[in-house]
Amino acid sequence: MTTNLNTFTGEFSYTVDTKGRVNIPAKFRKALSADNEDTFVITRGMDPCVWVYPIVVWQKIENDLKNLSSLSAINRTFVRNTVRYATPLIYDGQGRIQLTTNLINYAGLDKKTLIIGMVNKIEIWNPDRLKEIDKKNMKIDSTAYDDLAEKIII
Amino acid sequence: MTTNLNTFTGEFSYTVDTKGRVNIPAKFRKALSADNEDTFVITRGMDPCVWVYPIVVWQKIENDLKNLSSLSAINRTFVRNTVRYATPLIYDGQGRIQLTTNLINYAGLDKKTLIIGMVNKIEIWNPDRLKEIDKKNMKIDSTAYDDLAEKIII
DNA sequence: GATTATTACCCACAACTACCCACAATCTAT
DNA sequence: ATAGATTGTGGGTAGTTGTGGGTAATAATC
Repeated sequence: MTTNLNTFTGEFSYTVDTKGRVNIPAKFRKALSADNEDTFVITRGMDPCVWVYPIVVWQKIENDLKNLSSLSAINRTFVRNTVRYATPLIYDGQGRIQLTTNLINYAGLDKKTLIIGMVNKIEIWNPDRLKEIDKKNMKIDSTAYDDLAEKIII
Repeated sequence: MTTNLNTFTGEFSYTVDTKGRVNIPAKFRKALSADNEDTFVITRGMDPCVWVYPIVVWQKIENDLKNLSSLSAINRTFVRNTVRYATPLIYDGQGRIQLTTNLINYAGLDKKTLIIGMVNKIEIWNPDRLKEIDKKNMKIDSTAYDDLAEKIII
């Protein structure tokens, strides 16, 4: 085994077809551990993109949510917002997942998409949006970025 | 054993063929420790060249990235930009790796390339670009260069 | 209940990739 | 110096992958 299971890297250009389907890159499908049974969970990203988790990774998040007390209003809000856009999906025979219209609108997807491995999850972007966000964040916080680079890049 | 494992030094001229493949110098392949299972990770360098890591070295970077919280926007940007151009590759029966078009364009590779050992990673350069960059950097920072030399060269 | 819209599964095909073999140039060892 | 192995470079082919569309089953709407 060469690549780590449930670890995703690299960037791929794909298209959302008229039915709202996108291909999951073959490399990412191969990186899925068997216990996922070909299933991902798609949900809103913290940036305006779609986040795609292997279901076993998502289940860990769900578990943590279960342990939050429902007595606190902010806990309830957090659980609600985390879960409400999440949908588990099995990819079809051609390796595609069917996106929900809700998430397509949220991420502003339209034909051309960028699919990016984010180590333990996957992001689906409208390429134009990504460019904007990227520029904006770098402008705000470029020294923090450099600090991270210094710490992590070998 | 003469060479240190996962330690690369020296410079070699190779060609990128029409399919985008380059040879990894035999010396570098022999320097790969067995736990890499003949696998490198290629990604964008901080200079306009391709960086090639032994996969076990790269996995250390991935691990650090996993531990960054996704709550901070700059963390997400950093993870994305670090990982999006990274691809793990096993070299083929002739000792070559298949470069991605993205990285070929980024490094401006075209036929003749210079492959340079950088101790814990490998760089693949367009020879002309390297010459430019080198000249530019030396002009800017030649005293800093001398300071380093004084500290490190025995 | 009839009609329409949506989803799930199937097939088709062009483009690309991985794997194989070939060969010339270089190195190694006797 | 010569034979044999290794190394760098090129190309062919079979299989995979991304993309589109068709049809039947299911759900939604009136």
